[in-house]
Amino acid sequence: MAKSTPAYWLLKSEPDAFSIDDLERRPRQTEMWDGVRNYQARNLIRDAMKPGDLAFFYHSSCAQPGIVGVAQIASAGYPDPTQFDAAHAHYDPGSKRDDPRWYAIDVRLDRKLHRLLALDELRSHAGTGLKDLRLLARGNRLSVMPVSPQHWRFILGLE
DNA sequence: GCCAACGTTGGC
DNA sequence: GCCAACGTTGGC
Repeated sequence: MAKSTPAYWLLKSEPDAFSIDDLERRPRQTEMWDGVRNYQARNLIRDAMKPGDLAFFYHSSCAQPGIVGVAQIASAGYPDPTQFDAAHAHYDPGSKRDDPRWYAIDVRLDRKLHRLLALDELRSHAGTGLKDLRLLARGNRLSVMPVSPQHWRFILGLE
């Protein structure tokens, strides 16, 4: 088998709940990415993400939405333990241990960007270098989404 | 706080 | 299987 090339992703997080600085302060700068409760995003975590993949860390629902850092996918997908925890906000009584509905992955900080790549700035390239970037699609609400290698390079070039 | 977009739920 | 109601997301 040929070694597979890394894939690229974008992960949204509300900084009030979990920010890039929170990730930086974690032991080994690594954190479980849990609480995803959307089937499209679940499928990506469970079936497509792999260790060594890279992801933009995006701050959403905040004063300055945009990309703030790069993270590395640090595990394969595994059943999200919070779905089985009745005391947890993300508890899902419909999920069974022998057939888990939701998945998590581990994420490790690669680096913070030197500056915020604001949503506004990304959007200003929507007609050119960032055409068809999922993040910029109308009504986009996915919290985990793929980024093409071309878009990945273009965005890093903005920094 | 508002509201558009969109996923999920549940009655039929 | 349809679709209205409802809940959530996320920018503004």
